[in-house]
Amino acid sequence: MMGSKLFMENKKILIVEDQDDIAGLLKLHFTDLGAEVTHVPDGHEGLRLSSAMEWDLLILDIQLPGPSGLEICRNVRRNAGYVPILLLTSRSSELDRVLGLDLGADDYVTKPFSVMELISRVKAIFRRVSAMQKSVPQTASVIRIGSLCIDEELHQVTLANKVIDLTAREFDLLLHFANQPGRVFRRSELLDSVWGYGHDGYEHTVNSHINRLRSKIEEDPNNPNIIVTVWGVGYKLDYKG
Amino acid sequence: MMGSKLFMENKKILIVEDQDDIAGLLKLHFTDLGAEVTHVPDGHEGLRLSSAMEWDLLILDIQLPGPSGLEICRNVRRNAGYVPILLLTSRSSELDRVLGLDLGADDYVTKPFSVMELISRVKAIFRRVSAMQKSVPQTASVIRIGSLCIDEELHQVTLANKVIDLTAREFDLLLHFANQPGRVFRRSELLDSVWGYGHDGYEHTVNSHINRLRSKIEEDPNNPNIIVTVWGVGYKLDYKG
DNA sequence: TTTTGTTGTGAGAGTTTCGTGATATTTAGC
DNA sequence: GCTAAATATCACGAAACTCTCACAACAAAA
Repeated sequence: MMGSKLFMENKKILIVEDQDDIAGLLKLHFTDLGAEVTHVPDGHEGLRLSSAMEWDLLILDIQLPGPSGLEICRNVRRNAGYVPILLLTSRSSELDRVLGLDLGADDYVTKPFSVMELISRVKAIFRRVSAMQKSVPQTASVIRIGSLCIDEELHQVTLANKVIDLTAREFDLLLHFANQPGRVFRRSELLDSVWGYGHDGYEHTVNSHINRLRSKIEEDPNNPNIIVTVWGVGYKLDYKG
Repeated sequence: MMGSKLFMENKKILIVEDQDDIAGLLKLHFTDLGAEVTHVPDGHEGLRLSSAMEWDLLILDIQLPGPSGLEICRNVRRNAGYVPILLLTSRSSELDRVLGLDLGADDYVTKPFSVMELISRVKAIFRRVSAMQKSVPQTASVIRIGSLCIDEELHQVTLANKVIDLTAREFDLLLHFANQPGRVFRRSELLDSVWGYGHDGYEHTVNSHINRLRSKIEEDPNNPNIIVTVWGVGYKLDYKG
């Protein structure tokens, strides 16, 4: 349990939500946790404010009068630096659309939600952000390499906007490559990093997984374009786009 | 331009190793790269010296007379600040490996190793350390000599911005030259350093590889401009730019 | 329980690289 | 020039490495 509410202290949060009851509820709770909350009820104001100031978190309803939450999200991602974004959706059918569009929101919550749940999601986002800022390697929640798109939280990979179904290992493996694109990893390194350094197993196990991974993500698995073999060394993710 | 042996300049290295031939080999090479090397052949001395002075790197054999390399490692990690530690072992025992990494060693090399490989590992450790200390900026693992560009992490060589496709041996060979540009290596040295000190084979094997390497990187392989023959001695990398 | 899916390993085919011998060419010293 | 030694070149079989596929062990879901 995170005993303190320090994680929310002085965070600047923008809520764009047209239903006043929901907005009020959120404002109440986040203010209570020490945040500075601003609320606007429509897309025009949301769009303007989201880029007019620096925010620690945006909470955007998708259905809004004026520009939708999705448009605000897209705009922010295109023009601003990284800002955590949490989307609110009414139906789960909407959620599907959001996932398909892959706008790079940090999380999604479907109404109706419990405030507890929403707060824990926000907490998770802040945790990730601060971890991200402290650690060295590039770690956005969504990694894009060419038409390949890896969402770490959603544990989902899309290629040319089509969702690719990967197993846990395959996902971890791909993610590991994507975290340092271009860098060559020898099989032993992969066993250490992806399987865990205490793991004992054969190096050629890696081959099999690479093989399976390729059959799912490569256009022509016989001429890999994404995960490339470096003879006598290992594999790397090729990132020419 | 980064005279690439700078990374080792004035580093204080302690080698604790009971096999004199190996210790000698390491001392020779690291001294050559500009480091100050101290060698002790047993665990007692190693334990004493490791905490008596400040070191930039400890190279510890696991099997030693007296306290083992693992014990020294444990002791250093418990009592001293952070010091990079690299372990050597004869067996490829998984147990030692895991133990070593658990104790906080930075890397691990199994005998017999090629000096090339070991130096690469050390370089990687130093790179990690300096990246850690400077927080964000990732130091590149790139050696540039004229229009030749060798990226160790990507395992990629470019010449005049064109990617050159080298085999693993060719890459190691070129890298070895590039680590000490201008210095002449006799064939026996190259066999020791690139192929591994335990390797037995014909010296003229080196010729073949040089030949193949030249055909890939030289503009006119008949008049080599990069890897130059030193008659009666060996080869060197010429770096006039 | 059965069913389904994932994962590690085995074995053989396929591919690339390596080391070597044979031979040609160059160099240094005469 | 001539010779002997050193180096360059090249082709080939062996060795090393990678790919592919199938299967059994195992775990998760129905």
